[in-house]
Amino acid sequence: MKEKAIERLLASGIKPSVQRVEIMTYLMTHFTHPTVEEVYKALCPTIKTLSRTTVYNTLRLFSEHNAATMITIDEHRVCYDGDTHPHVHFFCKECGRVFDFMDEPAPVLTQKRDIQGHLVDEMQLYYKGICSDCLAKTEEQKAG
Amino acid sequence: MKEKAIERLLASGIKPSVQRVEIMTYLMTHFTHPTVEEVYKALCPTIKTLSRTTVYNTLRLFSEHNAATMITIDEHRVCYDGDTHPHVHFFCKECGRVFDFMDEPAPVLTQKRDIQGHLVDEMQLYYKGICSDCLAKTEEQKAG
DNA sequence: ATGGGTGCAAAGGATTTGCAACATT
DNA sequence: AATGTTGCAAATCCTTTGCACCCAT
Repeated sequence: MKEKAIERLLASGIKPSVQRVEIMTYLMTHFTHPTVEEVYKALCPTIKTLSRTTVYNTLRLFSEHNAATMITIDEHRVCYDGDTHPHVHFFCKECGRVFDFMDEPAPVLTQKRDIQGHLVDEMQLYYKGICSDCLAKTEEQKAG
Repeated sequence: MKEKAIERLLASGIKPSVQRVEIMTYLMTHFTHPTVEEVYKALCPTIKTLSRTTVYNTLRLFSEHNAATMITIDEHRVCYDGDTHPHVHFFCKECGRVFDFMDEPAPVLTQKRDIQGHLVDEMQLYYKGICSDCLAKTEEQKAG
């Protein structure tokens, strides 16, 4: 897996340091849309000297180089997605989790577009609502 | 204008206090996607006792009642849109401004949808890139 | 008088900054 | 040696919370 992570970094024009490879590997094996904090906590055991600053810098670097997608769907926290294929993100307003909707039609941008003189290089479609788990909990409360 | 703001609040099931009417009026006359801070600063002269807390509470209340749209396109700050008709938002990564793209196809949700057991009640399409002004500035720098 | 609305001050969190230490070429 | 990378601590900024006051019903 690390080889693939290194490949992807190089393909995106990013120098593969130890920290960057670990963080990219994490993103490529966890499709949970982790926050900075989650990545940090998960990799601390692996890289004992890891700092939050590095995770912040690295994830930002990835998104700037389109090696990962920065998701701002949650008003409280930014999270990241290692799957750069276009797909819809669903945000649960109750529990704050982010889900992928792979079957929903997602906007695709094959190349940068000029719209009214503005240069568009990224498109994101967000759905929001209540996830099935939280719906079930609400039902339980009514029943109980 | 205030009459229309009051109408809209009542239609959304919100009690029209002095502060709420002023904030809604501001949203209905300024299509700049203001942040909490911008609304606060703009209305301080009008309502001398206005507090940031009230602006936070009020804008949140509006978005919960679909009287305004909360936009999380900018990683740094939440902003609000008084125009609740579906339209695409464009975010300039350089200057942070948010523009409306009225002619782009936007997702429309006429009623809540069930997707894989999740309840979807809101859809937002975000475009990101560099706005025309910032593009021009970059050109200037190259030329100069 | 009662309930909701407002506003202050303080707390809480997420993110950034400055700078020194470090690794790698 | 030179350049870019990392990490700590502090600073900053946005947002929420708790509580008291106030207004309107």
